[in-house]
Amino acid sequence: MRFTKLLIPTLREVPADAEIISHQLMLRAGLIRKLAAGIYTWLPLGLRVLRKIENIVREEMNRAGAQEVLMSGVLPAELWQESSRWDQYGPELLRLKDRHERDFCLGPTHEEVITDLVRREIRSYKQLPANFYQIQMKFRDEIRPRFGVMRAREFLMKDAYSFHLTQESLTDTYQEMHQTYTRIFSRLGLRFRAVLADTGNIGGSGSQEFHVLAETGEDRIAYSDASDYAANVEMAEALAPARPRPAPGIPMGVVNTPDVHTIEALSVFLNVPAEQTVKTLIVDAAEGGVLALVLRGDHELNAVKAAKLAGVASPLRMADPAVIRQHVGCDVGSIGPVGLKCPVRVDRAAAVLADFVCGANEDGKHLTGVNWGRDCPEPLPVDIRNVVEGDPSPDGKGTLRMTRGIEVGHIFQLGTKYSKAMKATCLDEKGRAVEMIMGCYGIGVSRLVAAAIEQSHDERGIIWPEAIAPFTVALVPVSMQKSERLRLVVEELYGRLCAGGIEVLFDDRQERLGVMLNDIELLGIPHRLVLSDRGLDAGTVEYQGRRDIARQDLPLVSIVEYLQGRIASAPA
RNA sequence: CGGGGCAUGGCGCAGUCUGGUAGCGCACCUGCUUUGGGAGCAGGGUGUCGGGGGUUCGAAUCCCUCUGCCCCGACCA
Repeated sequence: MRFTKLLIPTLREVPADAEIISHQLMLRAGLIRKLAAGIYTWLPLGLRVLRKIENIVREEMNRAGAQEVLMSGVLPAELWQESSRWDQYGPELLRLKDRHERDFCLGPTHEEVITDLVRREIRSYKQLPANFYQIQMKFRDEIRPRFGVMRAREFLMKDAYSFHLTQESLTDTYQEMHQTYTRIFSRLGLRFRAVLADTGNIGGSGSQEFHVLAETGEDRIAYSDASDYAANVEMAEALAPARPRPAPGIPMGVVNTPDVHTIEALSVFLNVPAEQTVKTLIVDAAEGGVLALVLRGDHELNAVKAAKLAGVASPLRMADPAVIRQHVGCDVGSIGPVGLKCPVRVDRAAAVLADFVCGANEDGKHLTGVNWGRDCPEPLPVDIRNVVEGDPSPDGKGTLRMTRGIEVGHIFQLGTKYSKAMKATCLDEKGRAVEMIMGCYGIGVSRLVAAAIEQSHDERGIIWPEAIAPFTVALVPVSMQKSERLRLVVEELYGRLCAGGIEVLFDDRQERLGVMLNDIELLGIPHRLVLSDRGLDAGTVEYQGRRDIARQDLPLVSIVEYLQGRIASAPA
């Protein structure tokens, strides 16, 4: 297409309210414009990217045997009341009334609608398994939309829902979706990882998130350097240390530690490594009172794990300082496991320490040479800390590394939560009505655009993976308006490229070269051809890939074939 | 929802404290020159200073109020 026929409003300056790089670049490259908080208009170039992603998703879902449907964005309240989510979902569900004062909501997800469809239309086990998907705009009234389309209120999502007679069938489809997602993200040209996810309160046996790896990602991911184990840091199990606890070596002693309230200060003050200290956190117990959690000094409490411990209030709440003083007799910063009257839970790593340092439960004092069993009760080791880089991988293979990711996909074994609530049954071989077992599978299509940019850009702009670039080749003539000869050649080449099935953006603007080159780089077009009178004299055209450092002059006559070869051989 | 901040031309901002009739850069339009990395000169247009109310001879500026937006915390594709 011709540049002058498209609205591509590039910006030189960074818009003031764009915080992260993908948001800035999407605005600067003219992909999107904001309409309201968390709501965006997709301009021609941005829409081309969105459509490319959508098509790859569609192809792979179809290949996996899923059927495409399209459900309404406006949903009647009755269905949501049936699943109890009308009351459970909270303000994120945007509710509205029609002219008859009937309640509706904007669909943030479509379990209810698809379950309603299936219970009406599917009668027999012979129609199962079935997997329905749609690519459609969702609306979630996020508390705080930010980062452009990364966390928008309205966003494009591929959501799929599968129905099964048996758990085995669900497992099969779940695994097929896992493979399908792997194919999709590979084809999109992204570096990604499937990670174990918290199934949350929805329950269900299996759930994995797909994350695009990027330093700017919001989620911390731990992965093994020797296997494909990966998990959210919140989810990753910290294994018990393999080495046994050493025998006590020194007697317990009291030291004065005025104004020492942190592990860091303690470590410096007593000149002991943080790994040889222990910190004690007092949290609210489930049924009144408090409970102590003990961690190695250099470790961080994992609130998700801790909240799951029996006796601990969920969600986790740190005890009020006044309550701590009442139970322990000192301030936060001087607490220790020796002589505590409340129940104590000890992290696995803290439980194998000997001769450690901890608070004395008296302001301004700490204990040294403390040992479990001798100075305080033998601990019951639990896993309540975040894993750290270098921990052994929970699957027993390799050690953990850390990275950051952007969640772009989620696959989930739902079970019968919705089919039970909404009485979605079908008849089995014996003519009995059974609740169908469900799975659901989401991909954040619009978020993928931002994620791809977060993962792939430089100081000049976006660097699109070829599969989702709005155009594959940019055609840039130097002062075409001055040279009729050049204009004719460029027009002819433009025709040849299009005829060769290449998506080409022809920069026919009457701009200086520098302006055109800067824009093309900002837009992130993978391949660029510059044509000039000078090159014409030599029969060459200048080629440069978006990631290339150097330009090269190539014969004009064979340039289309050259590009076709180059595009075909590019990593998918 | 709590805490902080912003709202002045298409974009980025100054002007607000100390009231006197709106300005800079970029962009845009016209002409000439220029043309291998965001050109130069000349000319031009662009604003209900977020809305409403008040104080005042006079309000972008002071006061009240409403709205929108951004940033920091708990959720999610």
